[in-house]
Amino acid sequence: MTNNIKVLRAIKNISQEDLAKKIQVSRQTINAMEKGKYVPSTVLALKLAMFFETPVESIFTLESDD
Amino acid sequence: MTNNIKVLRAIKNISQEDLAKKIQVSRQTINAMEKGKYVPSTVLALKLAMFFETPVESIFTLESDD
DNA sequence: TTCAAATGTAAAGTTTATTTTACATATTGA
DNA sequence: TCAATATGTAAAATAAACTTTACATTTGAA
Repeated sequence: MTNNIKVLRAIKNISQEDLAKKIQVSRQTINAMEKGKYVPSTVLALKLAMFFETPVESIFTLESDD
Repeated sequence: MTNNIKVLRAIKNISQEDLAKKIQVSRQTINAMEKGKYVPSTVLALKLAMFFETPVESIFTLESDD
């Protein structure tokens, strides 16, 4: 699975740290997520979708190996 | 977070076991998810959304304590 | 250039998702 | 009723998410 959190963050001009605070996770969680180091929970995905005002499907994309 | 997988499953008339096979998880994962026993991964949410041909947001709903 | 803010990363620890096995109960059709 | 299928659940084990701390590197503005 891939995501475009980094781009969405750039559009909203918000740092990893501030985003982390907004959705109540650690900064490292945001960083690791952007780097594709792990698959976030659905709660996290929904919170990001709410924050960025966009569907979950426009943030996260399944890949063939998922 | 809540979900309406049970309803969607009823509409499509598919058993927990068959759904589990379709999205490649164990039947217990489907059962526990329906029962709200844990929060699935985003990969799982996206697979369910694809299978049920509906947005992730229409399957899962954040609650105040999320 | 210099300082501060932002980002990348890593290791250790905790919590939680998911699997496997197993069994009990419920439901439904013949 | 009987048998098959579906569902609920539980315990133990494993994998993975997420946190905390800590430090190094990058970037951008003054």
